[in-house]
Amino acid sequence: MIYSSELIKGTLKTIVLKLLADNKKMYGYEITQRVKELTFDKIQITEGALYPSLHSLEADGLVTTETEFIGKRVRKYYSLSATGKTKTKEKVSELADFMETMKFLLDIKTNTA
Amino acid sequence: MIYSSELIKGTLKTIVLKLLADNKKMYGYEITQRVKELTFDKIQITEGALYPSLHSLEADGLVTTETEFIGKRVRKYYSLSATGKTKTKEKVSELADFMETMKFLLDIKTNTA
DNA sequence: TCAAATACATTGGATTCTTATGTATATTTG
DNA sequence: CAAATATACATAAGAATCCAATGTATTTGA
Repeated sequence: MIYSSELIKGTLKTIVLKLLADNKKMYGYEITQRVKELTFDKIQITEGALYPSLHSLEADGLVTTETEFIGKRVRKYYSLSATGKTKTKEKVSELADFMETMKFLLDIKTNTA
Repeated sequence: MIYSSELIKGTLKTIVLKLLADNKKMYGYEITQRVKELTFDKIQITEGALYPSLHSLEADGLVTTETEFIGKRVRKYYSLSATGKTKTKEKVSELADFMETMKFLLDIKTNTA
């Protein structure tokens, strides 16, 4: 089962930011694979969604980039800026709050972690 | 605090369907007020978002409508069709699953209900 | 060797929401 | 009683965000 794509909307950037917060630096392809793996294939980030999203995070100054060459192939690493770290905490806690509200609204019982 | 609008995207129809499942029949304005009240003003559904959404649910055969007159004013009630009831269960459980996945992904601990 | 995987990126189109506007009736308050 | 606010529907233009498709190129593994 793969979630219908509407659900991803609005959470993609938060997912990416959180991953970067946990991993210091990651490159695009790595992010897609990590998410796929962590969610047991239920969330599959497409490249058409990810790259524009990363570029927009960079344009907003939330992430910085450094390019590396692996053989002849380019690899572009993304890291959180100071602003990005603050923003990540904000977005993660907003999403947590939103999920609590939705749980109440839909009367969903979540499992205890 | 009001959630940033990206978060609502993709969940609006599920919210509406769930409310209709619990309340048999509701009209548009009532839905906006109920959601506002249930979420302590944190989710405010705009009319520009709600009405097109309701119309699309009707076009897809998930809801049926009946018009009533309260004095001279029109009131349009929405109810779930049989298909709508099935679809509601699917969407609510998909959203519940998605929220579990997001909780894991973001390492968010939700409170026990 | 040749398919699959790795790795970047962009473009066109669909969907979905916001903001603004429009119309009209009903109720509350100064 | 006039004016503001609330009730109640609706649409249209524009922004944002994502998907599918496409493109380029290198590397790995069967």
